Amino acid sequence: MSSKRALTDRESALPALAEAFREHGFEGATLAALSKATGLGKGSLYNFFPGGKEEMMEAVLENVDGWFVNTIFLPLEHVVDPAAAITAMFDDVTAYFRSGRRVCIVGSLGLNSAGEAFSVRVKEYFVRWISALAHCLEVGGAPPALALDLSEEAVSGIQGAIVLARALGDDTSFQRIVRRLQSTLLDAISRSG
Amino acid sequence: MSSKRALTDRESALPALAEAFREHGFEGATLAALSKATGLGKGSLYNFFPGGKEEMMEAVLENVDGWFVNTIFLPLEHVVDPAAAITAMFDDVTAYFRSGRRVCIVGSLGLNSAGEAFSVRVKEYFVRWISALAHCLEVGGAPPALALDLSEEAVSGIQGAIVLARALGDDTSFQRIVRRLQSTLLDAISRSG
DNA sequence: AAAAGTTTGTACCGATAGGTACAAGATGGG
DNA sequence: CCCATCTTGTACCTATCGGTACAAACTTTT
Repeated sequence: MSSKRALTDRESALPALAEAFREHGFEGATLAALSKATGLGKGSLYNFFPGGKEEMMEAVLENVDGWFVNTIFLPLEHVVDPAAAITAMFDDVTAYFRSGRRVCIVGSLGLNSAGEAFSVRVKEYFVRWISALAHCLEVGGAPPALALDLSEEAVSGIQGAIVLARALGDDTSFQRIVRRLQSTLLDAISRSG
Repeated sequence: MSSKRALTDRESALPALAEAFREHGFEGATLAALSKATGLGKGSLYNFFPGGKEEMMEAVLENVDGWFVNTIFLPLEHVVDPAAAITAMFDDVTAYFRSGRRVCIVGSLGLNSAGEAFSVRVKEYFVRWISALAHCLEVGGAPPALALDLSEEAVSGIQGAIVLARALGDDTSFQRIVRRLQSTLLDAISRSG
């Protein structure tokens, strides 16, 4: 009953939608831009996303969140080797954000009033990231209070590095900042573990 | 010939314009919103800013830049007491960004394509902030390479703290992060000076 | 290959976007 | 007090916005 397969389906349009939202922001991403980015006509977009732009963004956020849960959060939450997990996290994040050339769609949504409709999801994304990382540091032997502080600093620092790298048009600043954040975290666990 | 004084002039409309641009972003700030924020009709706005939204944003950026130059950059560049200057910088910045509730209009412009028209100004803002802070750290005795790295980290960290505080709807995270950045910088100069 | 269902382009909708025109009102110099 | 200048609200313009309607084209099932 449900196994209809089309040339394109909803899921496979999400990466292109995400890229368009990242590049133009929620308000700035016009239906024309979304149509061009996905290669789908308006009719198709509204067929897959009857709720319009808002449903598209919701789906994109769910998709992005899924990626982070699987690639970043779960490994931190079920960590066995904290140092390796932290290194992997920074590697994955650096690749994902293309060394800061690629905007964090979740972070940028929180900045202006257009993103208020998604504020719960935005908040939960950061809360989970920070607490997953803090858990990992605790497993590595860091005291809970320090672990939480350092996690907050690292997640926040990554967002800042994206802002700065975009502003300067320079990947290397992202890489320097992220490398230092990584060292700080590794220091905290090697000092206690 | 020039000393005509009106009920309102261009300059005094800038804070309200800035606030509207911060809240809605460049694309999201409609003329209706800008008109409401300033209390000026469309006619007045286009009288003061014939170039439309773009000229308004340009004027806002110049205004913001002026504030940062006077309050933040110049004191760092002509520093005599590095520790005091750094403390003052963090105090002023925390007040200016309202502990992260207020978005950095320069940083947010760099994030989406709407801000490309202002990319030179955005870049120069961050370059000057970082180099002014690095100079201050060097005066405090920090080695040049370290001074530059730490400055980059601090400026980037402030931007990240804004993103995180907005996303979490929580000022305290901003304050914790900024306090730690401040300690890091003060450590670097007390260790060498 | 006909039927049933999906996907898609096109045309269209009202609303609103940014911007212009301009006459009426306010202001200050002489 | 009057005139030149500046300021302002209103009306209006075109383009485009997000969204809808729907018939044509395409898949898939049978």
